[in-house]
Amino acid sequence: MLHHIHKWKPLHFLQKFQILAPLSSLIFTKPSASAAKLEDELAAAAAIPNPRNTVSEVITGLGIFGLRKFLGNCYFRTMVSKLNQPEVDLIIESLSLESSDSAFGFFKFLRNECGFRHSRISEFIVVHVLATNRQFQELRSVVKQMVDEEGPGSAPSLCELLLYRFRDWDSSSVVWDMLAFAYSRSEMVHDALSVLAKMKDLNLKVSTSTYNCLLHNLRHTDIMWNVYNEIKDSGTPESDYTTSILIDGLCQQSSVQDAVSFLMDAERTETGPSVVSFNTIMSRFCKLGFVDVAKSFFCVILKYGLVPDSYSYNILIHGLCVAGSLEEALEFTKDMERHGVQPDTVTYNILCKGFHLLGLMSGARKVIQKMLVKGLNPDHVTYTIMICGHCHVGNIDEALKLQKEMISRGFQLSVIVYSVLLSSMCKSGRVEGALRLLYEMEAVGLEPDLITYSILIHGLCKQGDVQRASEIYREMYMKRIIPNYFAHRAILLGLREKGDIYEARKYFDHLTTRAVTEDMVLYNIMMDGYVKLGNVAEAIQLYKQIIEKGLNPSTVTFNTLIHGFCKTGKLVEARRMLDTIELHGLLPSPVTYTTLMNANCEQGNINGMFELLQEMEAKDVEPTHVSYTVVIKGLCRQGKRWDAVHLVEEMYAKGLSPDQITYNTIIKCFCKAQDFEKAFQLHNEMLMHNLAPTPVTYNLLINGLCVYGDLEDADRLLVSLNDSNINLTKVAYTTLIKAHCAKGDVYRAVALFHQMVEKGFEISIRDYSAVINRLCKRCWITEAKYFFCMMLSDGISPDQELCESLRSKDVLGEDRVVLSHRSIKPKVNSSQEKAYRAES
DNA sequence: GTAGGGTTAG
Repeated sequence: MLHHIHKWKPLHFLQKFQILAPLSSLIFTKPSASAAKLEDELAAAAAIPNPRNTVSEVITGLGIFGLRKFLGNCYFRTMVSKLNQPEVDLIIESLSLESSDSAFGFFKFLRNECGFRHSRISEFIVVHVLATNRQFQELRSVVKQMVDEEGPGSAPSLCELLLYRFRDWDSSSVVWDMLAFAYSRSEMVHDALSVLAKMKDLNLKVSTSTYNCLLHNLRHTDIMWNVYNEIKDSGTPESDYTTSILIDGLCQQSSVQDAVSFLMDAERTETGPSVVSFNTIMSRFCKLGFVDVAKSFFCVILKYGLVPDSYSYNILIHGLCVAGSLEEALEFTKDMERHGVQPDTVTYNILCKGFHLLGLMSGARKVIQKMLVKGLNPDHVTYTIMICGHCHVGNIDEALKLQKEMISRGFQLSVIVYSVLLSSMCKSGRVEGALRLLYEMEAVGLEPDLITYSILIHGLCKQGDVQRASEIYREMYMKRIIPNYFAHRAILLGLREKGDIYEARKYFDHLTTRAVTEDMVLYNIMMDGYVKLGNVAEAIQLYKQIIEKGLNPSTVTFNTLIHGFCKTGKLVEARRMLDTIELHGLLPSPVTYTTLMNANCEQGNINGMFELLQEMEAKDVEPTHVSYTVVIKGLCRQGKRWDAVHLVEEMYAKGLSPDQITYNTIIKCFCKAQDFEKAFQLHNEMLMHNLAPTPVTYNLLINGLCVYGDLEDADRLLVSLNDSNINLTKVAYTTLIKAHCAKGDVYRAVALFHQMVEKGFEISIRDYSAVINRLCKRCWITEAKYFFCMMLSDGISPDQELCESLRSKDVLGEDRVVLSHRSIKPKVNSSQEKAYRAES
């Protein structure tokens, strides 16, 4: 009944429907009628039986904008929400004859504001209208959405629809071409090819850009050449991109040499090689790590009398940055400007990454400054680089700040950036924050993927929170994201970290006996668990199981066993294991040698340690910073502290970064040698290299001053550390307290003890007995008694050793009263303080 | 359709 509705004139059309007559008269005669009045009219209209047809007819007759103008979105939406797909198809078709704007406008309104799901017919109508009007951007977006929704394998049905419903429509060839392009763009190559086949049957022209896009997707395969032949046969003009894609394809399928000859084969084209083709070649060489070759091609561009464009410069700048030649990259950027090519956002992003790769985040910030001065704004790539850079150096708070800024500027973050943030939060133990980020990403409509979940599961497990890890595990399972070996490993690790070796073994047996996995890492985690508990026998049992099952152990498997043997002092067996590694066709790793070297060092066999170092170097196993730290420890044991210092310099020269343990080792040695000047200088060197000294560093310095230096200096150090809000552990206090007890300033000891308690450290019997034993040893009975009372009032009972110590000085004998008055907490009053001072 | 980002393990 509604066929050819579009031919009807609005007024005529409305008059046919009695019930809507008052409304139509309002619309046409009183444009300023009140909204309330219209609302009543509309309610009446909506109340009629089967109002849908009526409404659709009214809309069609009036034209969408006429009606929408009078009724406003709200009422309009009520009306159109009653429409079904065939009705909408009709309306859109009729509107398309009236004006393309109104058809597309109505289409968008329904889709975006009413959440209406259009039929493919409506979409194709709109697509044809847009094609006729040459609104290519909109055209592309509608076709893309359609193709993405339909998914792979949908081309035949869409082609059929086009063929039978839209055969004689204007712009049909543009629509077909766009369909092929969209399939190609969305990497549905087979669909794109099947559209092209139909187009060939219909004798429709394929555009160069569609061919190029397809070529690009097929550049890894032979089919690329079929498409290229088709381009030539059909007489479709080639563009610079066509050649450059072929060159890129040749690089991957064949060789760079073939690609170069193809490029240089200027006979092929009238214009000769293009800058675009040269850019492609340069990019390839850079990716292969041959920046120098890329540079020489840059010269060839100039030789040909061609002008390098921003791509040419950016490709080379990027190549240089990745190769670590930041300075040359910066120099080349200046060249770029000198030649009148302005560095763009991409250029600055590349430089940012160059700085970030060298760990120079301050440099990266300066690049952004410069970018802003030039009037260029950081884009989502800039933010991503900076966020990842900050995460990489462990500066998560800065990364989070940038993430907020990114959101506030309307940039969408990718799942990967969230994963980077999550991963670095987990690594620094901020799993709670990581979970918050997970909820946040879900709230902004990003779907966490397998990797995101695996990172979280690993983070939670590492903390021993297997419970919550399992919840996440279930959550991902519900979303049909199937956990892989990463999650299995993480959970096994979690159970082990929780200290529940039986539970871990149960899970391990469950995974390995079901034969779902032959993942050696699971064996390694399990074996390492046993070794850590000192149960080397069980680790060996598992190793036997590996061999019996015919599985292939990895170097880590052997390293774990070696570690076990070393730990139990069985260096001969450990050494034998090193040889077994090679029998299995594996190579020992730096960890293998470092473990053995460390064991030799611990046993005082420094020569053995050096022999291993030589063997390691002879076998081209590169020592790591840990290997060097072990050697430094060995040198320190021999008192060769200056050799140790030189070794640190050597590490820097080799590009190895000493860590806190390296410095702590060497600082300890200088303290022992009473060279505090050098010890503190090493501490400053740490700061210079952005290495935050650990509480151990400060404990070493304090202990050094206490034992080998000036106790007052140690006191002053503690005060200044506290003033600077530097994180200290209980050890810093107990060290000083013990020193004061031993050297007689019991008043200082008491004060420090109280300070330690105030800081909220949990005080153990060991801390009390350390103090009391020392006081007893020096016969400061009153003071020993004082601490003893404090301990009792703290609810701590003495152990046997402490009782003996007290009894030997007869402290217990006269103080049975105190034992029965545990709740009385002793207070130090000023007269007592004076007494302590007088005595000391 | 030639340039820039980027996540998980023992």
